[in-house]
Amino acid sequence: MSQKGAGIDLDKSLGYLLKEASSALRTAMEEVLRPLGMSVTHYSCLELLAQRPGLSNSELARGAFVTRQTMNVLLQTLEREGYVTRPAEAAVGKVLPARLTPSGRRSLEKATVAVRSVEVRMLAGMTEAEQAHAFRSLQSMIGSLRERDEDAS
Amino acid sequence: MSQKGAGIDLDKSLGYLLKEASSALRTAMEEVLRPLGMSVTHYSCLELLAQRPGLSNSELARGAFVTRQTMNVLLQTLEREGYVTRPAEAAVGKVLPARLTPSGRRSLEKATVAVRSVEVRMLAGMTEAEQAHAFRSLQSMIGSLRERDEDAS
DNA sequence: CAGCGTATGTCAGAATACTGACATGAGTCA
DNA sequence: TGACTCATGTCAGTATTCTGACATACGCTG
Repeated sequence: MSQKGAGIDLDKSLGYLLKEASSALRTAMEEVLRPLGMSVTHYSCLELLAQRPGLSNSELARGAFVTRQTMNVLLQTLEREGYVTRPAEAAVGKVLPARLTPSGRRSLEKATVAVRSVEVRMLAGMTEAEQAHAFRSLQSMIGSLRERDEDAS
Repeated sequence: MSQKGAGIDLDKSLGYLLKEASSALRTAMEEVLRPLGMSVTHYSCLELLAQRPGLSNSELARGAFVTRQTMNVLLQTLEREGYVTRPAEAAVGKVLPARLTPSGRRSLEKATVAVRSVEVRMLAGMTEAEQAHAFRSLQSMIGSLRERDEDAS
């Protein structure tokens, strides 16, 4: 912070760079997913379900970083198109565990290949050690940002 | 990549973590900017103009990672509310250089303090060296992601 | 048991950002 | 000069996501 009242120097701000990186990643993902007729949120939902079958709408929303309302309309679409199934009524409480259909699994496979290629490209030029370091740094930032939120609630 | 066809392990994916960090940062910024009646994009625009007066609509859009159409409606709002001024017609070409008004500068000052506190909180627990390392890693990722885009165009 | 706080699924409306399209001006090149 | 390409500002329509609100279901605590 060498400047007094000149605001935040965007060229040196980690926050700005984080936003820039995230934007570049999202754009790159959109590019490879578009030919498959799939959006990033769309893909995120399927990938989450593949790894943790039975996740509820709200849990999927948190995992994809959208509101549960947004995830709900997406799930309804995916359900209508036959990629996902949910029981008609909850076995316990209101939670409706969602699962991939075989069709959904097939659709996801192609998308995963595409997304993996983007991630590989993103990490090109970084050593394993650098990647591990970046991983820890991002985790540290996330943890620090969330500490205060919990206090507030 | 130790797994065969099980998709991308979200718990170990730098891409997922990047999205998570960016989401946490955006949420934290929204929290501190809301009391000031300002959105993140709103703030980004003002901050960009403070540091690089005379930026055009399209340049601002690129700097804030939105389309120029989106930035255009935002600029029209900011202009109507007296935070920004643009000449009625272009001196050369179609480019209309935008500038902050004194009112816009005052509004930005408060927002900058709030946003800076978020960035400070995010970096708490990281040494200068770690921050520098993270900075280089993010720059590397951005560069790698963009290389291919340029080839495609 | 009754009350309270919390979490969920869902509907509806508002805000936000995007894609598509058009006209205009600058630069390049034959 | 004329044709072509590219970038810009802007309008319109669409899509996506969010905020607000409600009913319901669980767990805890007195």
